[in-house]
Amino acid sequence: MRIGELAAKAGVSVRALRYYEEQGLLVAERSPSGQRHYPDSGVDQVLLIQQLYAAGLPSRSIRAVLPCVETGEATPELLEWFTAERDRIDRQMRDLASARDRLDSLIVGATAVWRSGRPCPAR
Amino acid sequence: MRIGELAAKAGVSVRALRYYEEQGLLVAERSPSGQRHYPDSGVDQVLLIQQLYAAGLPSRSIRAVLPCVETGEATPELLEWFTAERDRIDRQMRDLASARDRLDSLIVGATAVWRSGRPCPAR
DNA sequence: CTAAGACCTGACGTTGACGTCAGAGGCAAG
DNA sequence: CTTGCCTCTGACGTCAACGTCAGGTCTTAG
Repeated sequence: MRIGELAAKAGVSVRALRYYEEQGLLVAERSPSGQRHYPDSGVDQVLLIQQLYAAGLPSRSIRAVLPCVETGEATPELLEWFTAERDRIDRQMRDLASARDRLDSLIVGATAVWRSGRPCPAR
Repeated sequence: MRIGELAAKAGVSVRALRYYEEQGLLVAERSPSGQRHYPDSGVDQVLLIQQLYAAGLPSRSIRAVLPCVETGEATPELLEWFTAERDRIDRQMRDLASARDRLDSLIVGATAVWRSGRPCPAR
């Protein structure tokens, strides 16, 4: 399939796909005229890339992770790197959880105040 | 206390504090010569700001949240906003969790391969 | 008094993941 | 064969949270 179709199926922009290729995250066959062609598996690959981006991994880390996801292998240095990234994600999840709890208690508290008969909460 | 001391106590840069003020997140008294002076409670305020930034909230959202954290009140529109932000954080936590699990299984798998007698994993 | 820091404003630089635009070429339908 | 959409490369724009630098002021220890 061509780049537009892949973009639509994976829910990303055409620009993003070209950027992924530029970053070495996604390879594409080229037609004689230079147009990119992707296999069906490209959709899952892009979804994986998106998932890793969503986790806050920079392109360089994703570039390191991707081949290992395919082969299931890694060098000890890479393992150390991945472990560090995983720990970073763990910390970020804790940060998110505490911020979420703070927002949550704010919401619950304000809703309680609001339902207790106050005309309309202060601005 | 002055800005350098607050920066040290809160673990952020002086530049960051001036930026927070610029964004309306942090107020400071001014000495006649124009220097900023903060109360002791400034430390906790900065830590809270940092926590919200760490959760991915942009300055505008933080600016909306901060007064409500103090008063415990909020308008219905703000509540809707906060709920949306909380849901976004929830989604982000799920994204992080799935990416972490993927990294984790990669780590576990690669470590198993590595310990099963392979000379040194492929690069 | 003076020198060393700390502080001020204002402004430009940085980074990452794209958005957007320009100008040119490719491809299937009619 | 042309029309209209898709694609190409290359390059500049964006946005947020600061970093960094310049040039000047303030404060405080000696």
